[in-house]
Amino acid sequence: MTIQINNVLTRQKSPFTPLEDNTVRIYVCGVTVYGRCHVGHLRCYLSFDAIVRYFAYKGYNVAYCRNFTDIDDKIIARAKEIEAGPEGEWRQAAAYADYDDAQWQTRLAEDDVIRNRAKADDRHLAEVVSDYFIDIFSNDDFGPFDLFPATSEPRVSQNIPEVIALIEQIIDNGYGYESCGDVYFDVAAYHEKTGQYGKLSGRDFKQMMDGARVAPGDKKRNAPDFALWKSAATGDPAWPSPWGDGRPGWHIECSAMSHKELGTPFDIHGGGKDLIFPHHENEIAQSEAGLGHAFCNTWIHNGFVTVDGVKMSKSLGNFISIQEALKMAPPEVWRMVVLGTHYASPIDFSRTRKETEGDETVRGTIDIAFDRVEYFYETLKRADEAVGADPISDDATVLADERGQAIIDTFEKMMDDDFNTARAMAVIGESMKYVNELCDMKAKQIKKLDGGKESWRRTLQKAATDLRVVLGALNLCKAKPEEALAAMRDFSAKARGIDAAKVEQLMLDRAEARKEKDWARSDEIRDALAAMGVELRDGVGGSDWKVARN
RNA sequence: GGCGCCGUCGCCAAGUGGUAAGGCAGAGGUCUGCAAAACCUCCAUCACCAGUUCGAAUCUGGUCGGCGCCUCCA
Repeated sequence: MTIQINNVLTRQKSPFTPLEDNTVRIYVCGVTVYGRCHVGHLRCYLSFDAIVRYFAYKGYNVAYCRNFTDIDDKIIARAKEIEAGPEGEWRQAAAYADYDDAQWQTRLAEDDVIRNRAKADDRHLAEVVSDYFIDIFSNDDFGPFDLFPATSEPRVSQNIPEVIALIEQIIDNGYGYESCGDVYFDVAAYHEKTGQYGKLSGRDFKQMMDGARVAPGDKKRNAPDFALWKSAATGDPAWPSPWGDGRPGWHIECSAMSHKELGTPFDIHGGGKDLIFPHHENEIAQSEAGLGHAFCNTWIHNGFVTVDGVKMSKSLGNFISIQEALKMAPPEVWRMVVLGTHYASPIDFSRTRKETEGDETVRGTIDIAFDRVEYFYETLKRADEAVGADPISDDATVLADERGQAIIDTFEKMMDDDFNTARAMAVIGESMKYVNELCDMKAKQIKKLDGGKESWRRTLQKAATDLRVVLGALNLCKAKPEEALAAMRDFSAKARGIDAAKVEQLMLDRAEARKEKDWARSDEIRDALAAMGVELRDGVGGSDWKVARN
């Protein structure tokens, strides 16, 4: 089956065919590195990670380019704040109004590090700012998530000649003009010639022209025009160009770097929904104006992470940083959170809470996903144990049940339909249920099965193997179940301050009591453990414990 | 104001013309010393109104409500 993708550009779901052989060339707009990443960025990277991994799973070669925008007004602004120091007036800005002491402490410590590095290496502060946050991005923030490796991670600062060359082409083709050291894209000229401006975002060019006026003193001809090159103010990072010292405008870097890294036209361009306008609209316009041919075939955009229904963003200050996120749940759980929703839909972030009316507890997205990952691992563990190490007789067949036989086919069917990871997770869950059903069977029931115990084992073996294939395709549940479960228990125990040694001791006491059928004592210990937040599971091979989630 | 998206069971969330996936919570059951876990069963006609159609959650128009973009933004 071919993959169907909902293309934002055509507003249609259509079959995907690569432009070149068996290679998928995909570009995802990366971050502007002026600060730490939040869960919204995480969602973006994990959503596209699933998409890219699925292409690889289907046998495509993947050329995956993820850029860093490391030249930008915000980076310069941050550099200026650092330069002004902790007593600077910038601290009064509205953006910092909600900062608490801890946030200030982190922020100022970070500023110190950057300031000292710049001094030691004699580099421009802005340059050190972006370096610093690229490092944070790659190691602290996304290191733990084991993302599919990008084929290239270009940075604007290392592609200035390409940027300048593209701007020159745009000017040569009559779609750009210089104005007092700046260069602007002439949207009107472009639209008159091609009628293409607004095709991605569905905006009407005429209305855009009517709707906005050029402010007096503005260097642009028309309001929709945007900067390709910005002349440098004193002290700003700057590069020489035919129009004087300056830096690339926003948008142009993605055009230049995608063209260089992937070639144009390429297959897929992605990013957050908020980039559709103006970023991606402008990217298409300037690319096609400069290159003289199509830029990219398929455009896909991920939905936002919202908090209480409102978009999570740096400017609103309602974001959860990735560092905070990692304290709430391990990386794999976050992956589960993201995969539980279709990439284009919003994910409303919520934590377990008590309903205001009544005392009912509503479980949050994170906790539910945590349990789900545990359930998957527990099921795989049961299946492994049931199959055992002994060889299975050759004539054993897989039992006739779709849930066991069609795991891979069903998974692919779901994923082929616009990467519907939510449905994929649902069918995986159904198969997990089936595995548990088989594992729950008594010897007598197993004997009655068509093919008896050997078929039962064969079926479980196949199901476990296939489940690992499809989960692995999305980079889930790759660890050994026992290890993953132990790590998750440790994580929860630590978060709740549970003393594992003490729990183990109480478990031993209880085992003793149970042996003597002292149920009162046994239950007493269970209650004590419950009060600590520990849940017991008595099994045939002894008791186990886990941290209660609520 | 312009453009766009959304409104599906108490909560989360799939589903773009063929008669409502899945998860959480809840109820009942199997199992268990009792529990827990696991499994089984039950639990919605899709904001509202009017159309198109043999047939609509899915298409059209309108109403109400929410959100996003239009300035930086994953």
